[in-house]
Amino acid sequence: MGNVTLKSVAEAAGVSISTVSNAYNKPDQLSAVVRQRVLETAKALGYAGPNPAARSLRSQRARAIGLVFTERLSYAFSDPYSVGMLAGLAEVAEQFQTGLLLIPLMPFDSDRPEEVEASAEAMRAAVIDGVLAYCLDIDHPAREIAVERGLRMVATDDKDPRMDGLVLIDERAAAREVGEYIRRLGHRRVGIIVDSKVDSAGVVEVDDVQHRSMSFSWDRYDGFREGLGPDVSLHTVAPPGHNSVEAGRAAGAYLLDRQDRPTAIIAVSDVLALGVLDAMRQRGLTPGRDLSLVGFDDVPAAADLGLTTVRQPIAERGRIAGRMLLDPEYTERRIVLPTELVVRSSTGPATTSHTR
Amino acid sequence: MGNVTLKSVAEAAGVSISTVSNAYNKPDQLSAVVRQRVLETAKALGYAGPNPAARSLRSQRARAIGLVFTERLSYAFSDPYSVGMLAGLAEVAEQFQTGLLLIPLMPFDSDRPEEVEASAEAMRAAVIDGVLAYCLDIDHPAREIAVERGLRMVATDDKDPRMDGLVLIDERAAAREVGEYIRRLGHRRVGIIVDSKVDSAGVVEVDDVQHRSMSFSWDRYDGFREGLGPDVSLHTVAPPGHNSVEAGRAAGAYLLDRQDRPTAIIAVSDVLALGVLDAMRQRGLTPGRDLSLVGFDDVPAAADLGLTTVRQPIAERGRIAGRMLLDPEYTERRIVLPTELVVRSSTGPATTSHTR
DNA sequence: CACTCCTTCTGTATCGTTTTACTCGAACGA
DNA sequence: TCGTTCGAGTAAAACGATACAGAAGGAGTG
Repeated sequence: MGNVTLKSVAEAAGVSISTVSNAYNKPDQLSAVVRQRVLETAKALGYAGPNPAARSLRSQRARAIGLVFTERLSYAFSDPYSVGMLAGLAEVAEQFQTGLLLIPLMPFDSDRPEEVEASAEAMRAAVIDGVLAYCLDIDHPAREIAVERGLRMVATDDKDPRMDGLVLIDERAAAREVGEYIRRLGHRRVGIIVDSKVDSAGVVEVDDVQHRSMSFSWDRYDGFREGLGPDVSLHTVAPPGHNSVEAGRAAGAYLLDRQDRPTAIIAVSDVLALGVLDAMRQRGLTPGRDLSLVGFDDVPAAADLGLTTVRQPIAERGRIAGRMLLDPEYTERRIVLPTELVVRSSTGPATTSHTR
Repeated sequence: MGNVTLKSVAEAAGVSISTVSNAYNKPDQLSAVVRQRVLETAKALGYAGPNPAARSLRSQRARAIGLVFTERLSYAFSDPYSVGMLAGLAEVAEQFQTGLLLIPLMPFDSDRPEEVEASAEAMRAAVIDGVLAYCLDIDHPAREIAVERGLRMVATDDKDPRMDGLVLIDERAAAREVGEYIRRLGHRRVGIIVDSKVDSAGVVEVDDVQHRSMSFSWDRYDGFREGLGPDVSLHTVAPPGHNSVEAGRAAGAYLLDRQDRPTAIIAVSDVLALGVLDAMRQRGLTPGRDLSLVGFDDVPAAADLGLTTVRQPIAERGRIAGRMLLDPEYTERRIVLPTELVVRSSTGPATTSHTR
């Protein structure tokens, strides 16, 4: 059944193989009447169009790009930031008639290196023209494989010089603005919640050195500190597990239940901040009055819940990444997108009641 | 650079092409020492492993399955139900070293048929062995194309006989249980929120006929009615837009603000119910006391927020679908998974205060 | 010693396209 | 009338692998 090929159609229609091929790919290369006949014969034979694998082989184009991430799929897609960026990417992919191949990999920091290697093989087997390394550990073997394969590679979350394209924001400057804002509000005891990717039993306190080695949001963290200035007492924690509301809730609970509760909390992502918001609600604390809270990203839920945050063009990040991968006319190789501090009701001035 | 092939490696290593191929695919067909030598030569030449497209062409296997859905990507992935099922599928796909290709299509009910056709072409171009039609309109041309291509096709949301596999739940029985439960609690004025997929300006009231033609959750709706019995006054509404918290909020607001507010609301999905929960919170209504609310699916957030709902094995649905597509030893072609009514705090007895 | 059986490796056909260069007649301009 | 150009179609060579049958050589067996 499935073995109807260009050849069978050609024979049935009484034309050459090339002509049938052209009927599909280059309609202007043959007369309308012949094309019509070819297409009808094809339909009659149940020909489903040129075999994609053969086409890829011959034309050296896969018409698909890979989407690699070292997260469980369920985590990756519960994150509204990821989903937003993906949506932007998908938009461009559709324009270019290009598929999106999910390539979930094991995270590098696993204690089973051979399994990581094995998972990286997915990068070898994928029929793709390029990859968006949307959340890929810097040392992951899959990177090396992509390079070996000569795949075009674009990243939105790191600065690996091997990348053929980078879509960034000025993390540091954006974070600095947050720090300055919180400082200006008078807060002098501030909690920071970072995304550690460490699988510990509970919330861990991190000092600079630890943090530098384990977190990928280092720039952001640095920016916060810079903006807050030297005389603010800082308390940085990392929740167990991944970037999620749940993790944010845990970290929030931890900070809120300390005896020297901070007067402001900054989270490296909105998703984490959403969790803190939850923890506050459980404790009857009003955001902006009892405690100031800032997130990062401006995901849709942030607006709904009045979360002060840094807006970044999430979908646009995906769109540009897609263009870098697919549009030959798009030659820019490093884009830094603008951000904007969006002040909502979750932040407010530090009051005297704070200094109990 | 990229044109290192099996042949070049074979020449460099002084063996035949077949041997190099075997070194990658059938390690037991050649001696360890030769294999070692071949692999080293390959690495030295920068050979990235067998070209996936060529391999697919020759072996007639793509090592990838398609994931088709007629939703915007961002909608599809904001839905925790989808994400859960996808996670299950991804698990199996990983076991079988198989990629997951996203194939977003335009919904069929669009008023631009030629664009729908064009989007369906993605189904032709995809290098895949099979598809999971996870949310695909029954009349969509992409179905026809999949059949033409002879692709193995599995569905989790419809009963199309053309499918090679179906993973279902007994929608009707599960919904009936919900209806009976609500009835038993004494509720006699009930609102139902269905997912209409219709793009109207606001919430629309639907009668049976309309609903039957536009919604895909017909079985579920029928079950609710059946369980509720004939003497319950029903009020069915469909929010604009897709299955989302936002839509649920709108529908909830609509029902809550009627003068004859129902004493119980049933939503065809948890996501919609979550929106209703929000609408209730805004109005200071306590779930389970002021109004009873039931969802469907038992997504993670349902447990957090105490939502009474129908539990179905979401990830398992994906896993089984994956096995149907990939595991030749799995011969079952139609699976009906069990469901369970999970009673939480969002439901309670109808009180006299309800009959104002 | 002749026979079969393994193990290990090789040669060749084939998968289904796209691409490149080429043929062939008709139309065209001078 | 004679090139020349043009449109429409064709032939054959890739593209880079895998499958399958078979060959060479040594080991086991009666």
